[in-house]
Amino acid sequence: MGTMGRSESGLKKGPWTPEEDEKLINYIQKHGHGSWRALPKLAGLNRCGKSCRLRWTNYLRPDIKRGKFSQDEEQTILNLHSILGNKWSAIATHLPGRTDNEIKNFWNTHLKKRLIQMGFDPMTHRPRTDIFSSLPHLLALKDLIENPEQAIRIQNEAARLNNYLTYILQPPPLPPPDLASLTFPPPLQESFIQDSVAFGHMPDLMTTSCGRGQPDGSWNTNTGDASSYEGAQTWSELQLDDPYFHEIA
DNA sequence: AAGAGCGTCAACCGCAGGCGA
DNA sequence: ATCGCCTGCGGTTGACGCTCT
Repeated sequence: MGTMGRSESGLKKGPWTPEEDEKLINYIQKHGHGSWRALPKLAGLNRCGKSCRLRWTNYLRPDIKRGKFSQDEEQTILNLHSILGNKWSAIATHLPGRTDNEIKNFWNTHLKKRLIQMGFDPMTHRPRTDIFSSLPHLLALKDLIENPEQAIRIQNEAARLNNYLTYILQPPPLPPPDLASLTFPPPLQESFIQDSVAFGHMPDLMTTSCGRGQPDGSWNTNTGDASSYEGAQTWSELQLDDPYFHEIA
């Protein structure tokens, strides 16, 4: 198209320049944003009000926290997503300095992928049980079976998968939270968000995130003793962060 | 060295809801 | 009741940078 970043109305689109940012910041610092629709003209910007609002709320606002999400923040997002679903703005109200857009991006590019790798349905936060989602795991297992040198590993894996399947076939330790009794706002108690037993069925990224656990990337010390997995009730006990789960995903 | 493929994230689009006239 | 305006939200896109081959 020949509009080169301009809309039908001649307004600029696309990435913001430092000069535009400066104009927007200066204007809002002096006058507040007021009507977003009126702002661009008043601030001398050739943008639509919507673009200005987005730029301000997602990037220029002084209280924005930038940089990597902490483990606590990750866990909070995961917990809240399990009750709220894709209500990014609601989730953002519990993460000071984070925007809904940032959280949404972080979810889509990191957390969702990680849950899928771990065999969870990212929408329900429960283990996936459909055959197609298990196919990669099954194919990987077939590979292992065809390789006699890995017999011991297979034996261990069988025990792991047995536990995994046992878990899948069990009801969660606690029923899902009673959504009707949860009102938003007022905000949830932070301790509830991060520690509540209501999230007991969910993976704990504090203990299952990539690269944590065995610092040398080796198998868990339980490796080789299949019986040690018997009776595993929680995700952290199941060691779904084992390199193998990433390997076969 | 180069280009294909992939991941990330800022920004856009369309829609829904709130509100005043 | 309904119309139009405005804002906020969630899904999606596309540019850019990095990695892999």
